[in-house]
Amino acid sequence: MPIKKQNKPEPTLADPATQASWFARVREAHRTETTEDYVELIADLIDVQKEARASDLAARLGVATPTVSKMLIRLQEEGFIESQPYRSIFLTEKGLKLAKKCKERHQIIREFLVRLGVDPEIAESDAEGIEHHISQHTLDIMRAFKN
Amino acid sequence: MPIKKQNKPEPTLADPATQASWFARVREAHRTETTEDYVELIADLIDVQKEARASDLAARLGVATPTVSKMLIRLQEEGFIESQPYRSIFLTEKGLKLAKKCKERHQIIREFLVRLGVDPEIAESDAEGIEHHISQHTLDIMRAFKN
DNA sequence: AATAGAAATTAGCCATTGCTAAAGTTACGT
DNA sequence: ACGTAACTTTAGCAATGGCTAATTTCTATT
Repeated sequence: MPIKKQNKPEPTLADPATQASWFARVREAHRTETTEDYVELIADLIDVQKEARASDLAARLGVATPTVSKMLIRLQEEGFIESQPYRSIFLTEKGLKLAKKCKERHQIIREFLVRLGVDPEIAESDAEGIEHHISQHTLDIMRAFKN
Repeated sequence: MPIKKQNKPEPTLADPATQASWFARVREAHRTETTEDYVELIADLIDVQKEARASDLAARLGVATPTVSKMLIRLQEEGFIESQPYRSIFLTEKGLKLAKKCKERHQIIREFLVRLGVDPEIAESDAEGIEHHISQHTLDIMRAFKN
């Protein structure tokens, strides 16, 4: 029973398939965000500490080291990192490229929120959550936003 | 080999425990967002169609009906919904309260993005992803944002 | 150079949230 | 009222990303 228009302020629901596509996009983002978080963090650690080790990743991600070990295997299989067992971690070209993209996106969002008036610490925390769910279109608008 | 200071304009990393707390918050959001998505959608369906059925939820979430069945058991155990087997779904007081909160938050974000200049369809899609990751503080600022 | 401690990996577990196939239940049309 | 179609549930499986305990490897100190 599709209703064209209503006088009541009821929000007419979107088309089911359209709505499903939104949720599918969120689920897709969930599959990629672990990769992005790891790669971004590895890049930061290499920048600042010259080296990224599994224990640093574990401490900063708030997970146990075996969780990191397992994930690093996956990242290596997918070609984002290279590492020898028991040695520190390096980004491949592919990993570097992804890290760069993620860091830029992260920074755009954080700075946008701060310009909007959000407390910098909260902006940082919020950015961590939302960065994987922002479209390029919205990101472009955030980048250009002034005052 | 920890290095004390550098002259390069490297962004100094946050404290590991602080950073870990950001990621922990994101993981916590992931645990709650399924609940929120279901409850919000059930509320919308009841508003517009007078009734929320599992097959509608499945179509609109883009998942198979057994996935919905299983989740509804959890939501019932957690006191968000009530339903008899093979019948439609009702929200409890607790579920209604959560749905109200989520719908308001969703709307604030969507309308904020639109005021910012984001295309309404993209705003809707982005809002679906980020609504579970926005702090109350940022939400307050978005609500107050004009032009 | 030996060894103790730190770090990384392996093994094996659990919870969540997807799925398909099959079985059960409801409801509708003739 | 009965049979079929639509809907829901059950059963069982897979992938992801957590964990602890135990083992292996590296490293640094003496």
